[in-house]
Amino acid sequence: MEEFINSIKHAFGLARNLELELPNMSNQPLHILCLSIDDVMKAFNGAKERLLLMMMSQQDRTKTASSFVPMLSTHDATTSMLTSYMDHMFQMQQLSFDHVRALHENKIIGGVDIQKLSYKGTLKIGEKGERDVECYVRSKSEGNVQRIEASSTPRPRKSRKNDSVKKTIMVPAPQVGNTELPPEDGFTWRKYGQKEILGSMYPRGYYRCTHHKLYDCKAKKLIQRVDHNPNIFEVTYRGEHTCHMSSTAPSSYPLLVNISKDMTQSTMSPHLSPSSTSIPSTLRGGGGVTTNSDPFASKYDGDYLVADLADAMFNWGSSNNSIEPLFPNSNEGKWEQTEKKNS
DNA sequence: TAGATTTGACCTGT
DNA sequence: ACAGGTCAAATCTA
Repeated sequence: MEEFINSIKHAFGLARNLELELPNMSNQPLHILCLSIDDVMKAFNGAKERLLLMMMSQQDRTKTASSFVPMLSTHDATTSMLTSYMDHMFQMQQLSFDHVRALHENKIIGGVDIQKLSYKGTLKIGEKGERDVECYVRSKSEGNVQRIEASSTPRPRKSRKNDSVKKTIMVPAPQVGNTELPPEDGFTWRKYGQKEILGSMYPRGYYRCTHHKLYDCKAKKLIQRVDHNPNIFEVTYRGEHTCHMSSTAPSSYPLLVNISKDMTQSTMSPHLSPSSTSIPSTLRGGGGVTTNSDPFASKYDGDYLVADLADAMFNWGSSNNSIEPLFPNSNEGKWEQTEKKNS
């Protein structure tokens, strides 16, 4: 284990050095950057190989020594957690490298907002797929309930079979600022649903690319807190972003480095919404947009990802191998579980 | 007013 | 039949 800790520390050290050099990268030859990236990736690969060897040796031991099972199962959980983090690290590195590449190819210097394009028009009943049910709506101006006869034509059916690439990563939640915010990844997403998932403590949020209408972008993502550690989000990506392929697209690459500048949207929890207490749930709509009073107070300021994960890993190495110390500074009191629906 | 979220109902795959 | 994914009206906020 000590060998692994040392190798992962070495890898994080290289990654930190690379991060520190990022502001100067646009002035340096590209092959220098490539070499640095190679070094970091080799270091992480080496650490991961050690981890895999540890996992394999643990599996061997479980076959022969049943008395070690309780200890090993805890260890396995921790080790698999660590593997998830390693995968996340690789992904974050790749995104950061994409950003550096963008700096070079597009001459973009950080601080560029991903432009939000607008589209007009709202959907009306019957405009897109009518339902074979009676619809009750409340008039916004008069406040009374109105019944609308809907057509018996069912909503057009489309196959939900999705063969697109699906990728799941673990992402740490912000530790300061608005911890209710889902993890940012540089793209702009619009929430289109939320579901309670059987056997899970936390609801799953469904997001699609903001530009899905304008550019027919198929990218979607699902976000859910991990049951045993609400400080971690499980993020599943589906489909690929096609919005950036358009010549009028808002951005070619997600801009991670200055991501905090884009964090103006936040989610309003149902229990915090004033309207949720005054309107019957059967008639309630919802929503709204709130703005951070200080968007720069977010934990996403600066390059928190590598640094914080490195700290978490170091603390893990010096702890009792339990999962909790991965985020020793987390403010767990800020987390609130969404109420379960009755249905 | 536009664009965002909320949330119950509907759709679809297993 | 059930669980999970999506739709869309209502509503909120800048």
